[in-house]
Amino acid sequence: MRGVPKGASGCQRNPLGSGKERFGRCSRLLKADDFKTVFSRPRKSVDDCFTVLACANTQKHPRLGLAIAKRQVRSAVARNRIKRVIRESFRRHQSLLPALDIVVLARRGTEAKGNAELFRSLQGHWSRLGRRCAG
RNA sequence: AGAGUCGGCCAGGCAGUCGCUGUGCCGGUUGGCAUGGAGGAAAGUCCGGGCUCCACAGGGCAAGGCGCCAGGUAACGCCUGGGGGGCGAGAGCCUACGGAAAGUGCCGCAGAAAAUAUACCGCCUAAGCACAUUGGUGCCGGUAAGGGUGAAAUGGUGCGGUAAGAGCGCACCGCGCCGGUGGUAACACCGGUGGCAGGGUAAACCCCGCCUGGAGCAAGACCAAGUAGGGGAGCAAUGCGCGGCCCGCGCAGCUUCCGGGUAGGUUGCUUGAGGUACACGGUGACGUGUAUCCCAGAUGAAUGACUGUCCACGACAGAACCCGGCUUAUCGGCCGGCUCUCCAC
Repeated sequence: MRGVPKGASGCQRNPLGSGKERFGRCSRLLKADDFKTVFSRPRKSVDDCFTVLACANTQKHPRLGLAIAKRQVRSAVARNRIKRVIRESFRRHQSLLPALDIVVLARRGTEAKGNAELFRSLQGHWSRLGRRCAG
């Protein structure tokens, strides 16, 4: 384990292999380069809660990255809440998604929304991206 | 019982399902099991330290902070106890609380005058001069008691004194000085004595005393792999750095010789001025001893989501090297000390 990056240990495996809804390190975007590629040629899905960017990756499974800016969401508690909701929703729905790298950005109004509303919004984003990127 | 005041504590609970992450054990791997997983402010970054690197040869000038006394502490601008002053009926609360006869500045409006004093309305006419000569009138003057202005007007009250007045004199209070007593001290009390010296402002400059190197975990250390970074010697001038400036010192530049570094990862990274219990010392902050416990350590960043249920219907708010404080935000609830008022006995 010495000298080997933490995230590289299990990333060859498919996180859906066990059939459970897991969300380990290899289901996340870890490097700045990963984010750059998504930002450079994204497919967008926007509503008044989130802006969701996605592009196809070389893995066998989707990966998630979060970009909740301090500018958009001032309170640290609110930022944590939004991130947790996004991860939870991704975890639940990742089996339905193709092999995409996804970046979720917060919008100015995100802080005011309740958890249920955020979950509803995210569900819409997942199905939209799934349909668009599959074909 | 009500009102108030001070101090301390808690920060939704329980159950189920699905997750994230640290550690330990098992396992060939996927993984499994066990166990730990935000706060009283984690916040603001306002002080003080530890830790790390740089500068550590010092000097001068600046700059900043602090400011009743004693203690506590690693240290502090913090805390505790005490003193002075102010507020409150009281418990209690507030206090930037050294120096204004070292110097400089400022003091709006009003007011005569805001500081080497001065005289608006007033008061007086004793002494001197002139006129009249019966009281008187004017000049030369005296005075600051009274009025008025102001936040503030050259001690306060009373008696004497006087032409009217004035620390001019006296008593008490205040102020300064001296001595004594108590107290570690700040200071308090008592006695004597002096004479009216002197406005306020030092979170205005300033003076006095004390304190202060610079940067910060993206500090710094280590590891693996390619493209020119490091060390030694010589050289004139320029730039940069050592918090600022002047010395002073160092580095960069050019020539020459010798050997190897930044993007990623590991570490620093949580055992500590540590918590809990008891005993002892101390008015207290706190200290000492013994026993016992290990109590977040992420790094695109964990500590959660959903459902059910109960109630008082859940505020402010999220660790990022670590501690000690301060300040600010906060739905509500609980406990205790003390004070005042009312009722009953």
